[in-house]
Order: sequence, then C-alpha cells, then structure tokens
Amino acid sequence: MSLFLEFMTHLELTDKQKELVETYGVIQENMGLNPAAARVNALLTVSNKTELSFDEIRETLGLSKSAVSNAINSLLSQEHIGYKTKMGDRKRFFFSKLGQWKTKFRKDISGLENYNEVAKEILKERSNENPEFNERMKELTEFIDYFMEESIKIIDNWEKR
Amino acid sequence: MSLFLEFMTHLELTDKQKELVETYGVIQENMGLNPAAARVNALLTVSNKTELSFDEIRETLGLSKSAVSNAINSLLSQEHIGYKTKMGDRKRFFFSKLGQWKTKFRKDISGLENYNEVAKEILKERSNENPEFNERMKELTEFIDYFMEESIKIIDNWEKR
DNA sequence: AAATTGGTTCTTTGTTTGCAGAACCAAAAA
DNA sequence: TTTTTGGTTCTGCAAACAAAGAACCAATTT
Repeated sequence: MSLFLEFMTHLELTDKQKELVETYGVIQENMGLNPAAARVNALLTVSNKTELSFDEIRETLGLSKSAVSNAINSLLSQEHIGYKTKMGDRKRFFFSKLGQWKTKFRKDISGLENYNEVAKEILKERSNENPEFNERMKELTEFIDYFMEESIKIIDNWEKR
Repeated sequence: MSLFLEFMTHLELTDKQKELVETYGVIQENMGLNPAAARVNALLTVSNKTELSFDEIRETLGLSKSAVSNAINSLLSQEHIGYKTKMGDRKRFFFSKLGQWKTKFRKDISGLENYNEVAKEILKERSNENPEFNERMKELTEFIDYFMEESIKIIDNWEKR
C-alpha cells in the first residue's frame, strides 16, 4: 500500500462532537464503564458514521491497540455494542446497541430483588428490642417490592404502547 | 481505668450476624460504598443494638481508627447514617438511616435526566445520514423521559398511600 | 514463501484506592 | 497541670486498575 494511502484512517470530528464524546464518556464512566470503554461507546453514539472499524476507533480516540481491544471486548461482553462484517472484508465494524435500555432497566430492577432478599433475611434475624427500627426496615422492604413491581409494569406498558 | 475494664468494648455478633454483615456489605459495595463504609453501614443495620459508638464499631469490625473515621464521615456526608449524643457523654452514637430510599430513588431517577440531556444534545448534533439510528436514539430519550416521569409518580403514590 | 492485516496477549509503568499505624489535637476528667 | 477520651489527619504501603508498547498469532495478500 502506498505511503499516501495510509493517512486518514480516522474520522474528522468537529470540536462539538469531540466535546460530546467526552461529556457522554464521563456519564458512561459514572454508569460503570471504564474510561476507554466509555469513550469507545460514546464515539459510536456521537459519530455520524455509526459503524466503525477497530482502527478508526483507535485513531480517532488516540488510544493504543490494547486499550481498544480490551474496551471493545468488554463492551461486547456486556452487549453494549455489536459488530457487523462486510463481504470480502476481514474487519469488523462496531456499532452501539444504544444501551438496550429496557433490558438494562429490567436487570437493574431485579438487582433490587437481590438487595431486598438480604434485607428481609436481616430483618428475620433481628431481635425485637428495637421495634421501631424493625418497623422502618419492614416498610423499606415493602416499598422496594412495590417499586420493583410497578417499574416492571411501566416498562411493559411502554412496550405495548 | 482498670486493666480489666477495658476488655469487651465490642458487641458479640452471632455467626449468622457476621455472615449477614458481610453479605449485606458486599451488596452495599456494589451500590457504590467503599468496603469499610459498606461494612459499617451493614453492621448498623444488622446489629440488634442500633446505636453504636465509634469504638464499638471499630472493635466489632476489627478496623483501624482511621478506617472507621473515614468510613463514618463518608457515610455521614452521604446521609446514609446519622448520630445521637447522650447527656453527659462526649461520644456519638451512630445509626443507619436505612438508606432513606425514597430520597435516594428520586436522586437516581433525576440522574437519568442528566443522561438524557446529553443524549438529546447528541441527537441534535447528528447528521441525518443514519435515520434509523437517530430514530432509535430518539425513542430511547422518549422512553427515559417516560420512565422518569412514571417512576416519580409511583414513589409519590406510595407516599400518600 | 514473505509480508500485511486485524487483531490479542504479555509486560511494564503510572495512578488510584483502601487501609494500618502513628502522630496529633481539643475537650473533659483527674 | 497532666492524663484520658474521642476522635482526625498524615505517612507510608500493598493491591487493583488503566493504558502503552511490544511481541505475538492466524488468516489473507502478494
């Protein structure tokens, strides 16, 4: 391949887009992604080209191959992104699955179930020397049960809207 | 103070209670507390004595003073715990606020607002060369708006139940 | 067969987190 | 006035996390 052709693998993002990749990246970090994965997912959300190759990602974000490789694999395993292939081309083109929110929300909600189970077990073990505390704990577990149930309902509702 | 009296500052937890402190501790870690803070909050939830002094916490959990001091202060600042004093006693007695769930949920929910603002801004910046992607992003932001609104409603509903 | 592509894996290094232990400090007690 | 109490703050140190860079590898091209 000629020396000339190997320039410009990376997309040209506007300043605004770069800023959005960072802002959205930080939000994704706060939602539990590691910095590199957060940037990759952000890029895949901000970029007008929605299907990017490994090298486009690497060059655009200025990350090392290992960083990109690990980020991509962690995003794939969490199903935050997916990839397509194109006939006659060995590389993969990654795209954001846009969080699949409904699924994620459902998961978060049933994570509460986990919490509530332990809370109920604690309550069962507690003596009755602090009835007011116990009462508040009980109310809490009831609230969580209620919240879970209703949340599931509102998601279902949206889906068959 | 006599040599004899300085034994037994710590509560005696049953094995079951110790196990619950750990299990609940892990859950709290997953919900964003650091390990020591998670254990302190767990102890304050599991223990039959609901108001514990600094030293009771330290000795029962086998943590250093600095660890306990930092854990307590971070829990206080996040309002996960509170403390009482007793006349003629300089020490503070810490207790779990039991998460104040309704408040916490409200906060988490409006955290989504933050997310959604950025998502909407991204959407505004996107070209129309990938209309399907844009459409799915739009649907996503609409879903989040809907989810936030309805969640708030169900919490309000619980409160005036 | 040799080189290139599209990655993955290993090694090193800088950074952050979590904690212990000691020094420290102000208020109260002796 | 000295000591004790109820902590807080500072100084390491060990483990975990992040990412760079190099070595590596299998499949394709040349």
